[in-house]
Formats: sequence, C-alpha cells, structure tokens
Amino acid sequence: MRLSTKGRYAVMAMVDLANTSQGSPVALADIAERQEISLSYLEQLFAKLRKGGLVKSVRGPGGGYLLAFPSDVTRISDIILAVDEPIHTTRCAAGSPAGCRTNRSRCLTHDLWEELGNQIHLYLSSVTIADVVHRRVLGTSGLVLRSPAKASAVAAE
Amino acid sequence: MRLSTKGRYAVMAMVDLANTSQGSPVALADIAERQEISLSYLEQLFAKLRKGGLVKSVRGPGGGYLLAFPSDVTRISDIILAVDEPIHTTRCAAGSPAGCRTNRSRCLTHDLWEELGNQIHLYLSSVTIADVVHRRVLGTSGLVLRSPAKASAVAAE
DNA sequence: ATAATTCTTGACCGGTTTTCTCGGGTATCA
DNA sequence: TGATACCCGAGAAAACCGGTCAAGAATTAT
Repeated sequence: MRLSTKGRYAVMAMVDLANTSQGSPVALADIAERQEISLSYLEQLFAKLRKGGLVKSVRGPGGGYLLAFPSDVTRISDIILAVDEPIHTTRCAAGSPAGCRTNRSRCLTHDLWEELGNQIHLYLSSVTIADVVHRRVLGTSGLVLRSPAKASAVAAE
Repeated sequence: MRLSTKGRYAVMAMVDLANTSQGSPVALADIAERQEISLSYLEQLFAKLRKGGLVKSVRGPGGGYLLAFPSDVTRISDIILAVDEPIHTTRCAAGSPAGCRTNRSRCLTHDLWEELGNQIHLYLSSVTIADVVHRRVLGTSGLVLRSPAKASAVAAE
C-alpha cells in the first residue's frame, strides 16, 4: 500500500464529492475549484476511480460524477488502491522470494515491512468516506496493541 | 512519519549490525556487502544515525560501528526518524492551520492523515531491533480496533 | 440537426526530490 | 608511516509528481 500525494488528492476529491452531491452528479470543475486541484489532474484520477468501479460518470450538460456506492460503504483503502499502483517494499517480494531465502540474514526485515503494510491497510480499511465527512475519524490511540510492549515509551517522542 | 527506501535501508543496516556484532565494531563495508547497499550511501545514513545517538563509531583499523544501546531498547521508529526528516502531509498543517479553517470543507481529510501518521508511528514504536532480529514481529491482525466497524470487509481485498 | 457541455484518453513535460557516486579528508592503530 | 576505516561535501542519475495539451466521444438543450 503506497502513500503518495496522488492518493491523498483522490481521497480529498471523493470526500468532497460525497459531501457535495445530493444524488445529482457533480462536475469535476467544481471539485477542482473547491479542493484547489488542477482539473486535468483530477480527470486522470477519476479515470482510475471509474475503472476501479468507485464512481459512475454522467455525460453531457448537467453531468459529472456520482459515487458508485453509498458513502458508508466505500473505504479509504479502496480509493488509494484504485489510483496508486502498489509498490514493492521489500525489493525481493513479488518476483523472487528465492533471493530472500538464499541470503541468510538478508531479509530479516521482510516480515516487518509486510506487517507494516498490513497495519496501514487495516486502518484505512476501517474508515469509510462517510466517517471522514462526519468527522468520525478515531482519535489518537484508537488502536490497542495485543502485546503492549513498551507502550509507555511511545510518549517519549 | 515518512516511509522511504532510505528509512528501510537504515533499518536493514541497523538490524544487520545488531545481528552481526558481538560487542566488537562492525565495518560498514561488511554491512554494505551483506545488505547490498552502496558503501557511500551507507556512510551517509550512519552519519545521521550517529548524530541521532543511535550508534557509536570506532575509527582506525578494526574499527566500525556499534549500537549505542542494547537492541531491545532502540525502536524502529527511532531509526526512521533519525534518517528521514519529517514531511508535511497535509499541505496546510505546519505553517498555517488558518487556511484549513477558512475553507469550510477543504480539510475534512486533515484529521484522517494525522491519525494515519499516528497509527504508523504507534506500530513502529512497538517494535524494537531485537524483535526483528528474533523474528518476533507480530503476525497479521496483531492490532485490534476499538470499534471494529466493517472488520469483516477487510478480508474482501 | 447542431451546438454546447462534459467526460475520455493518451501522450508529453519541467521541476523537484530521492537515491546514489565520487573524491578527498581525518582519526587511529600496527 | 602506512593501512584501515570513518567523515564529509559536492554533485550526477534516476524517479516521481503535479500538471499541460490536444483530440475525441457521448449526451443534452435549442
């Protein structure tokens, strides 16, 4: 799961769309103005969102985009996965987990990155567009560690 | 909290260092070879790690680097913070939260990114170098949501 | 019909950031 | 004094980001 500004823009736009649309299509130009994102760039993002099945488009005058699902169904992770092609965090991951095994201590960190990816995905999967619109994003320490090792040390930052 | 290859390299190197060193200094050239990272680049990373107080250096023949603390004390988040200068994820965050308030629906996503950063930091703070060396990284779903909204939907990826 | 509106698609580009290299230092030890 | 290994700053190479441009297709209003 990649985290770039592209993904952030897409989420901002989708939240804006959910927040603005009352069942009727919203033109990209409107979203572009409100969110201060260039129209051409938004077009690229929504092309991917449409391919991902997250929005529907309505052409012609009065047209625009609509959410394909109610805002409490689409999760933030869906949006980011739709616009940001995945990244290889482990250097050995996809193609050849072989090189991982041959070199003894090489990929000690492999599990770490994989698990971190899981954590991020888990969090972004727990938040829907509706949650963001209604500011229902969990406050700090919304998550609880199963084994709270050194939980106190966290504050030391 | 930023997540780049630079941070990953630093973590790989620190884990290798912890795994190799038996109290005696480890030369960067050795780490560079094992982890397949260029020596010159490693030198840059360790310069920052040294400034951050995470490692000690020993010059001259037989010299190298040593962990400044036992491996179960240094957390992964410490390493990443030492080498990757922080980033502004929200575009309005640091300098002027003003622009955030004036534009009504502009920064609905602000809280989301902030909270995501917290989640990542929280996880990386819960893992120490020793945890990685001994493969004590939590398996999937090591975290439990306080309010498990749509927990089932996560599997649908 | 036809014109206006809006999405659709794909190629391309300049600037910034990130990653990495190079070359020369400096401390330390045999 | 020479070999080892850290130390440091200037840049080159590559990737990425945010954006532009242009041509086209579908739909609706007139």
